Amino acid sequence: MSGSKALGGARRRRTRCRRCQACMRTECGECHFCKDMKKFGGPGRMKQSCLLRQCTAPVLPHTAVCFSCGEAGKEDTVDTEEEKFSLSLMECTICNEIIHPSCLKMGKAEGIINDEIPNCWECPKCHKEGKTSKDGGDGSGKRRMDNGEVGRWKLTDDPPPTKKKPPSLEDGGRQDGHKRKKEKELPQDSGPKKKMKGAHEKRLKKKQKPNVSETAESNGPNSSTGGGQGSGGGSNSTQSPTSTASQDQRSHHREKLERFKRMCQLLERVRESSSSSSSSSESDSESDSDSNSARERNRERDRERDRRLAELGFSASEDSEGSVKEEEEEEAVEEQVVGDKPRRRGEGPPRGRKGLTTDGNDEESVERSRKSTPLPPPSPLSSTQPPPSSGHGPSPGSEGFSGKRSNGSETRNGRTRAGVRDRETQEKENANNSGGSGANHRHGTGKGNKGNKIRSNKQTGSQPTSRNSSSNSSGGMSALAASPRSQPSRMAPRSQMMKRSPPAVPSPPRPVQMERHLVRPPPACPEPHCLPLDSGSSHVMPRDVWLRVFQHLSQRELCVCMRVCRTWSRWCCDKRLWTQIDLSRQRSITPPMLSGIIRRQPVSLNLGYTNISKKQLMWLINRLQGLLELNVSGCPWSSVSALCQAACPCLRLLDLSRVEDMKDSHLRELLAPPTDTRTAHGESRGGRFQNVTELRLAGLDLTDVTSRLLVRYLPHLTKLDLSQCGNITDQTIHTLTSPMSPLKDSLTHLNLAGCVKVTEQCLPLLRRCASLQSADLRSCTLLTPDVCQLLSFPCPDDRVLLKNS
DNA sequence: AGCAACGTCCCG
DNA sequence: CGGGACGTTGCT
Repeated sequence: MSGSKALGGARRRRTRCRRCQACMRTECGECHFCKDMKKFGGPGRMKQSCLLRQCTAPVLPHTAVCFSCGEAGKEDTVDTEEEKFSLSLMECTICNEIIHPSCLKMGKAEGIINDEIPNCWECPKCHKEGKTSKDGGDGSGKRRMDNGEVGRWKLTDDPPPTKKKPPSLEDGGRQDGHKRKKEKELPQDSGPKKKMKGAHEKRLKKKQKPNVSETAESNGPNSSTGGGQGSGGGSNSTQSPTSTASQDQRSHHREKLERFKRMCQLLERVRESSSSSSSSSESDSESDSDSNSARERNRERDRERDRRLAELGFSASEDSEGSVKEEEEEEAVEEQVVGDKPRRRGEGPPRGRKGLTTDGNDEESVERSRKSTPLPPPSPLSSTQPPPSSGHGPSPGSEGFSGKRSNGSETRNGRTRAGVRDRETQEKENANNSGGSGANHRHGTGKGNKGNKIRSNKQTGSQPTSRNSSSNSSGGMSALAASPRSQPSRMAPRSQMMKRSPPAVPSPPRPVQMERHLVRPPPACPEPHCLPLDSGSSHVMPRDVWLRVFQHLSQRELCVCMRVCRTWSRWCCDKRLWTQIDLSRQRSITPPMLSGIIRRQPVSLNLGYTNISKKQLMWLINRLQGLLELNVSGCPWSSVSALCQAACPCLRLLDLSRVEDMKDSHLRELLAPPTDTRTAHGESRGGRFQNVTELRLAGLDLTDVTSRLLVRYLPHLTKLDLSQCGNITDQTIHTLTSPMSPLKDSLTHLNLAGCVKVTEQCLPLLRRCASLQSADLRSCTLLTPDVCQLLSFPCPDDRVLLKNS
């Protein structure tokens, strides 16, 4: 900081780019840092970004201005790379000065650009004065290898475990790493990486980057690490013997660089970005991919995957895993496309689905994009790519698109890459949706669509119900990729039921995890009507025919089909194929499942005997405004109570059978109209479920009080199941069939089976029900068979009286 | 646009 | 751990 202060005074901290894969993610909620966050229930003391969201290409803040002319970066105003470079702000890793290369008197050519971090270089001045970064050079070699791992991850990862990953890194240096802080003093051995606190660090701050540059002799090529040192382990420490404070610092910076680098390698590819004399980052990084790094990468990838799976909650379930993986892969592909510019495409190989062709990619992006609300028109970028998608594809589509929110800020950020800008522009357009990258909570909160929840995207894709095995089968499909187009998105608006809590307030019960989950609404563009084949022609069977075929498949089978290709995936998502979704008895309801449900907008949803949480249910219900049937039987009241704050105007059937711990008071809470503003969703007068015609309360510990609630709040009830409600007496029947009860005319089916307190007295009462067609009185021990016989209804033929046995 | 309040998280 | 820079949103 000193450095910066010296310059401009204010500290110039870098901020996340919001475009890299990491930035586009949502907090995992599980890492050390997430757990510390207040929104995840932590104390908020660590104030660190989620491990999965650590930006790989931090950019200068929007407020950064040229030290010389005081203006911001202006690369946007020109077209050529050369000019862009001259007008963009560059931060020197040595003196920290931020300046327009064009504002330098000395030739900017002298500067050594660091490709790995946007707008970062060793300014000509410093370079000339011999302050080469390399000083740290040595450091360079040292760098990361020590852990052999990725710096960044490592660093962060460590914490969780405890403090560090002790063993590995240090060996050479010795481990004090963990305590790094304490000994700020000891320059010498302090672990290369972390510590540095040693004195002067400040000025050095960023220097490290140098490694990249050729300056760093050894490392030059692969800065990363080490290659040189070889394997890793702790090499650096070794060299550090002499290390002085400065060196430490350096190493620190270097470390940072390393982090970025690795991240780049792993998550994205390093951007080639322009210019730069020095190194070619990309090549470099790639190059280094010697076996070591390659291995590392793989490892990372695997880890990442595991992490994600875990997040998604899939890890546990058997087959689901496959699907998730696939999703991930897709995501990866998309991200590449999105996130960075085209360049990547070529290489993408490792991760994405193999088969994808360019089209495939596009499509992917499209797919992704659909999630966000109605997308704006294509847009600039799109030109090349398939229309719809491309437009947003990039940004929005990607999960992160959330990131783009804001204001002009983007402009600046984008500077590094031209292409990006367009994207950003779009993003802005889409801004609505974007909640903002997870940065602010607010977004998080309710607005479904908006929120951006990155991770959700991926999940979205996955289908809820399904849990099929095959993992990435996809391969071939890619060929099929078609131009997507799809249907309207509907969910946007809803969702907010959870109002955003007033800022300062201790935030009421805001959904924590789920709220951050972004669900891609159904594609905004029409679905393809035909199935493109590799040959370029279309399959003879058009969509309608395929849909007819799909209608004969089970949901599980549909899930399998969804893996076939993009087109099928979309077709199989047709709401008509998913009018009913049954997740009953699923061990756990995972975010991907929820997303999948939302995307399919079922008319009937069975969540019976699941462990769905209150937040999940609330989140879900508020995004299923068209739901007609809901089954939450066997779920705990603590979860079902979410319905007390929900609005289900269309709901016709509600199954609350055997809801754990549910009592009369709960039912009142559920049926009564919202009394306070918070829940008021419009339906105040008639009760929250006033349009429900079928209610199942089987097996609940309800009393006759319930009947009054039903009469009062469910005037249109036609089918009522009170079976196994041991405390129900004739009083209930009396209430339901009283002259004042609207139910006496509406009820057509009444189930009192197992209501052991019901007596023969109820029979005449039942006769008061003008429309009653059947009454199930089986297992009503106080009733005798003959009594049942006596019961007669106006239209005997239709009536059925079951009496038991 | 400018400001205040608040959330995020870089950087010491 | 936490100061405080930076970003976003809601108001005016």
